[in-house]
Amino acid sequence: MTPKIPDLGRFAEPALLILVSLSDGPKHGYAIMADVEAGTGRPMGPGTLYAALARLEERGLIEALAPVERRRPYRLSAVGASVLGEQLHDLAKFAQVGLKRLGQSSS
Amino acid sequence: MTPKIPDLGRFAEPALLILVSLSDGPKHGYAIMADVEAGTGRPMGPGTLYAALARLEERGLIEALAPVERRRPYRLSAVGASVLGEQLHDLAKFAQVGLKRLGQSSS
DNA sequence: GTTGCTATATCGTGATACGTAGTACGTGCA
DNA sequence: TGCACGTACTACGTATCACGATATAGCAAC
Repeated sequence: MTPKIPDLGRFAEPALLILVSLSDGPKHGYAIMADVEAGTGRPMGPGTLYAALARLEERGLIEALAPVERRRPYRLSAVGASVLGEQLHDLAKFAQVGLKRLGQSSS
Repeated sequence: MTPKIPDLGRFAEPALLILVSLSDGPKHGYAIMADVEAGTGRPMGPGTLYAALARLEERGLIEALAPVERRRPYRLSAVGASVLGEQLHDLAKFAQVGLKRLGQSSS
């Protein structure tokens, strides 16, 4: 029905998707890929994923755990959890403002 | 107070900010800049703004209106409004899932 | 022994966010 | 009248980053 909806260019914001995935508990990269794809419908390729993981670790938002077999699990750091909370809170507020302006309440 | 919170790299998603700003009614570029800065606290520079406007128009999400003096106003297109609605809806749902996982309900 | 799934690494390209600088018009004001 | 300031847009350069594609490698099952 919807006549060829263009999407907003590159919209995925991998960092947020990863942090939310990890807020569920520690995961390794491949599990995050699967989790994100299950949650959003769209797959996140390894290039996107591992690059984002490296940045997040470098910035202290996630922490690497001891490797198990071939798996390199990560968990949210305390800082990461607080940053994520703030971001999600702002995001929710933003979305509500927008929906209100559009005349659509949050269904 | 907050001990040097690192932010999520480049996080602004100018396209969404612009669309929400326009959902209020037609605006020209400079007014959008002011509106976004007022709404988010962070200024969006002209480079970011006008490039994003051009892309949004090219993709049919916004429409240029007749220039008034030096001002080049834009308004949301019908497609733009529907895309924006979907995006915001998804965004709100995503934020709620994340907050629930963090144990913070949507305050 | 080869097919298929798990798991991670790496490279390259294009898109784009963002800062900076520049142009120009108008207004107030000393 | 000269200049400082706010409005409004343009143009350019750089660096970041999303994303696809490819590669590697172990492990199972058949």
